[in-house]
Amino acid sequence: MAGMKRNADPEILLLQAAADPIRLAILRQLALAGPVCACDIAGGYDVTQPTVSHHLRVLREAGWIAGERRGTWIWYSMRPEAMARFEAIGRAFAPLTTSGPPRRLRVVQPMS
Amino acid sequence: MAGMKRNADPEILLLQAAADPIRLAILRQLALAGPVCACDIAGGYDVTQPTVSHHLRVLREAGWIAGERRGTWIWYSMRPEAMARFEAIGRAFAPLTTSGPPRRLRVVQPMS
DNA sequence: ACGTCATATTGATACTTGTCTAAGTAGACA
DNA sequence: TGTCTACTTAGACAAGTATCAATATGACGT
Repeated sequence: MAGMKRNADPEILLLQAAADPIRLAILRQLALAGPVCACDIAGGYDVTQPTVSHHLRVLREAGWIAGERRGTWIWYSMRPEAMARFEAIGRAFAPLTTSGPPRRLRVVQPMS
Repeated sequence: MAGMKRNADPEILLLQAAADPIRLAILRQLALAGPVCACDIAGGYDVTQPTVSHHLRVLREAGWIAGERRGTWIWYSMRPEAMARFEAIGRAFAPLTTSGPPRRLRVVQPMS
């Protein structure tokens, strides 16, 4: 029973998919540039094409992106629902500090 | 050179720390209940106490939480900067559609 | 049908991570 | 000095994952 990741939870899937340097960069590229051809994604990183393809699959299965085949190549784009889900997680972290009436925080210093 | 995670990036560290079921639950527990004794965290999950201690260390090193020793036991609390950094990542995903300070959204609905 | 281009899948390998048990550290109190 | 209690650290193991080279698939043009 070691090394279990049991990521059936869609939220964990979403966070884990974003928690990789290349995948986070791909997400930002898509957020900035709208639908992007997979060839333009694969060319921009220091890994081979199959590796980028693997990362795109992880992002797709997590719900982050969608791919639409157009002729020979495939256009990937971000799914707004995923962004909304991500932001909902962040909002839930700070139920007291986010948008709303001014509320007092208690700040604690880090250990060592 | 396979399996490299090279998480020198603080943002990746932050996301990776949150991308685990137990750690996400701990973060939510801290967000809801304010400073919590480590013993009250360890009791709530189906893993051994050293495992929870390991997760707390990951969260601490990612900047998510801070622990303050008080006598025999240690009180953990969320660090607001971490929540802000997390939300900044989400906001960057959707530079036009996100919430935040009073900002008129580009909405598809007709105005009333 | 054939060749080429764009992308996905397979199989292998090395690194990473979540978990445990067992042992170590540190404070409180007698 | 002890002995509690609350946590951390060390070492080991299994499952996960990021990567590559090689191969497959799928669409277009000839």
